[in-house]
Amino acid sequence: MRVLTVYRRLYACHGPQHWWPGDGPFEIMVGAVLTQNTAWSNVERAIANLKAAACLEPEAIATCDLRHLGALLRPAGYFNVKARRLQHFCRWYLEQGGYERLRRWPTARLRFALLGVHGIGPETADDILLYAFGRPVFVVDAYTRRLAARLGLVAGDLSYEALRAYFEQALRRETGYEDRPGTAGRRRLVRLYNEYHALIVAHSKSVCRPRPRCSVCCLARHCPAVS
DNA sequence: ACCCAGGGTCATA
DNA sequence: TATGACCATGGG
Repeated sequence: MRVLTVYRRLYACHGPQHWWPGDGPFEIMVGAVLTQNTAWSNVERAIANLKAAACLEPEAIATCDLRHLGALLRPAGYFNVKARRLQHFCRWYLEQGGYERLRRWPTARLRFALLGVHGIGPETADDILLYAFGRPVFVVDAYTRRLAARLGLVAGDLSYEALRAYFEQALRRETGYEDRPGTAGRRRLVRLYNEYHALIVAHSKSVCRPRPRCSVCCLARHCPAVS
């Protein structure tokens, strides 16, 4: 089955997802860290706490007392870990000159630098690249791996990088969009990767219904036909 | 009382 | 390099 076909079916079933849920690049980056292995509803509470404490800014987080920051992040779980990770990230972010500087970096350099920040792994880095910086990077998560494996597109033990390369190459080939800076093809790829990842998450969290149903409906997490 | 969630790091073999 | 432990809250 073509990867683009899967996308069309997911879109037909679930519609546009309007990701990333959040206001502005920095809030998106914060959300990307906070949502690590955590339900988004919990992240929303933590972000609300940060806003209410006037602490949803890089300077505030970078200089904040870790105990205080942890208290604000408590609803998101792993709050001690995430307080340290957020602070590491914000200090790095400010050292590099913030968004206006980082947005000038080529994608490969930006990705490599993000992966060097303590607490930023492949998925968090790619969330940031795609949703905060608008780069054509396909985000892989546990849902993506399970979906691709169950459809028989790839082996189940493929590495993160291999899976990302698979989706990016397949989608570039099947759409014919070219990935060159400043081109319409680049922007289309960004929109496609954005919506695709969001749809995989939405689909995986959805419950399989008799009607209406999409052609990949039996791959939802809670579908009785799968487990 | 379970299980899981839009991961990542670290210690161990 | 490949597992396992650990982090922790909130909803089903």
